[in-house]
Amino acid sequence: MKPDRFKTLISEEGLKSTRQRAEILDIFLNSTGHKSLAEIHAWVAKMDPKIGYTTVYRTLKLLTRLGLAAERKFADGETRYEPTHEGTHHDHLICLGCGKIVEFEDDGLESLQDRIARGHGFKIFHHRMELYGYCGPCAHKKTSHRRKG
Amino acid sequence: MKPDRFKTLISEEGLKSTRQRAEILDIFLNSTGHKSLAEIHAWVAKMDPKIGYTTVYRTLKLLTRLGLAAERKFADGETRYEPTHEGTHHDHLICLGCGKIVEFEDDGLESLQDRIARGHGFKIFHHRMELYGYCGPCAHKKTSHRRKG
DNA sequence: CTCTTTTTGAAATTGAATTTCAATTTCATT
DNA sequence: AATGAAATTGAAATTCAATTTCAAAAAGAG
Ligand SMILES: [Mn+2]
Ligand SMILES: [Mn+2]
Ligand SMILES: [Zn+2]
Ligand SMILES: [Zn+2]
Repeated sequence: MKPDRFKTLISEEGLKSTRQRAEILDIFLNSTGHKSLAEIHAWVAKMDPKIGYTTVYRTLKLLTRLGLAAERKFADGETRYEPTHEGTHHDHLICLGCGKIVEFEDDGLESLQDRIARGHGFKIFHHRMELYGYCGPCAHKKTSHRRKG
Repeated sequence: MKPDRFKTLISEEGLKSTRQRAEILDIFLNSTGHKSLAEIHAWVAKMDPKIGYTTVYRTLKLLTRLGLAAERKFADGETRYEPTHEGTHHDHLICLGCGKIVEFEDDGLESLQDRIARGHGFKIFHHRMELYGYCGPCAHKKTSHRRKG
């Protein structure tokens, strides 16, 4: 995201454009993955050690409100954030062995969810769907260990 | 569950059969819904005010390990427990208006999840799937309020 | 009953999430 | 550029569920 677009967005919200917000936004939007606040703060602090954890916390909340970040709570309980990509949506496959997270999109799944919800008279706004298991390599390791003993 | 069956189960685990465990089990298994520890403790304390929160906590963890309880973490963050029913599985529809939780089972959904996971080389052990939206009555209330202003 | 082990429950601890508040910064206005 | 109200920052404090600690009580094997 261009600095100007960010300033506009911030200003439209009646907020002020600060160095901290710009830095956090820049680092966060250019990152990938699902990071905890501690991880994001560590990254940000590398660039600018003066930026406090609290500011990172508040800025990520802000970005979530603006639709630029998505807050995720997987089974480990710690809140994680990932940058969003306009109008897209995905769910997650999570490896219980190595922690790898694979993203997937499945229109059939989405429409099936809608159908189920409608069947119960619900109108759905969002959902949470995570599949926990073992990725190829981890499943393989588990199997070979079992054979040996 | 019969008291004898419980004693057997407990004994097989090398654990001791206590009044507290029996009471908590009895109350919990005869309840329905998705209760927080505080709620379960409140119920248990009505029968026997001497039973401590910690014991309820530990007993619910135990029941979860034995497969008699399921631990759920919905969006509000607080851990909830529900009694399980042998070999069944269900997911949840949650109303953002009134908090109502509706359970559903959908074989098509389950097999679709497996198919998606296989497609990414994963072997799934469990999943989490919650649909958040508005139930019939709540959706209706929202609409009529909007019309009025 | 006796002894050893487990369990209990109150209190303490943990750790992430959130709030507080004084100092600092932004920015609209002069 | 200076002013000043309002927003922001960041360290510290607080919150609150989850978990651990530990001394006293209870279970149950022998
Ligand atoms: Mn993702
Ligand atoms: Mn349920
Ligand atoms: Zn793996
Ligand atoms: Zn409702």
